Amino acid sequence: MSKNEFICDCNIIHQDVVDKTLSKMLQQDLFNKLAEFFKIIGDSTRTKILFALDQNEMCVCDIANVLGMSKSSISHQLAMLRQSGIVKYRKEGKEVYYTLDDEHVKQVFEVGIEHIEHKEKENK
Amino acid sequence: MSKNEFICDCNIIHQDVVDKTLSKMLQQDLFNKLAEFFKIIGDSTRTKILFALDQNEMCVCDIANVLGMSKSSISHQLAMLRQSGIVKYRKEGKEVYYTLDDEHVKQVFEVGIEHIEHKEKENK
DNA sequence: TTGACAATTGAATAACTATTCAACTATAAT
DNA sequence: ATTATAGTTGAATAGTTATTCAATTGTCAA
Repeated sequence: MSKNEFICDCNIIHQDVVDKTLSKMLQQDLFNKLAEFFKIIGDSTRTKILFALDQNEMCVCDIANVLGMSKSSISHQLAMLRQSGIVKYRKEGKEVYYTLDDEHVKQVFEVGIEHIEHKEKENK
Repeated sequence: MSKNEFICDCNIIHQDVVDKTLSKMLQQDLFNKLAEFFKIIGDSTRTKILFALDQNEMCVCDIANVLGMSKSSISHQLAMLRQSGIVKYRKEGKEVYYTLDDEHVKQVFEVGIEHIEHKEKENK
């Protein structure tokens, strides 16, 4: 019984490549956080909210109107974005104003848009 | 009955901000594709696969061994990455070798890691 | 203090998705 | 030909998640 049967259901074909790659892999925890971050932006409602907030500080009703969605739905998503530290807010009377709290989101968007435009050119 | 009742369940509070933001919003379709792209990388299994492929060209068994997962599971995820044009492959005998097919993934990862490291510093 | 409205919240539902399992194809070696 | 292995695939399952609905909180104005 080889060592690998404990780990996965197939043999290592290139031991050197596997070892070399394993030595370069990051910590499990970092992959989880990285994936978590992308999952947050990986939803079109949240993508739109973030894009909108990149243009202007806005209250929940304004965002709901821009996206054509319910306040509740937007509020749930904003809670998610708050928790992951991507947006921040300030209260002013009855209203709550949201802004981007992360300079990286913009950069990530830019690369993402480049990717899409590049793929669209390829398919012509 | 205001125009907005058709669209969402609340009033526009700042008409100017809403109009200005609406005029800058991208096409629905682009938001969908953008979110789709991030959703693909927004899974720790796929993140690991992509990170591994960024180090070396690898066959399915090797990837399965590096991640400690089943061939089938990896193969399903690779199919997804293939479909979205993020990886490409070549056949050689019984084996199928995968490589990254997108120079943007690396860039996106880098910004993502920066984001996480930045957030971790904040929480100290 | 009462009514109106902004926003949040929890529960429920419906849709989606990652992994497993079993069956299958294709290639190579005996 | 037969056997073994690499890889793919479809169906099933279990877990997750976005939106809706209803109820609630907090603030302002009358």
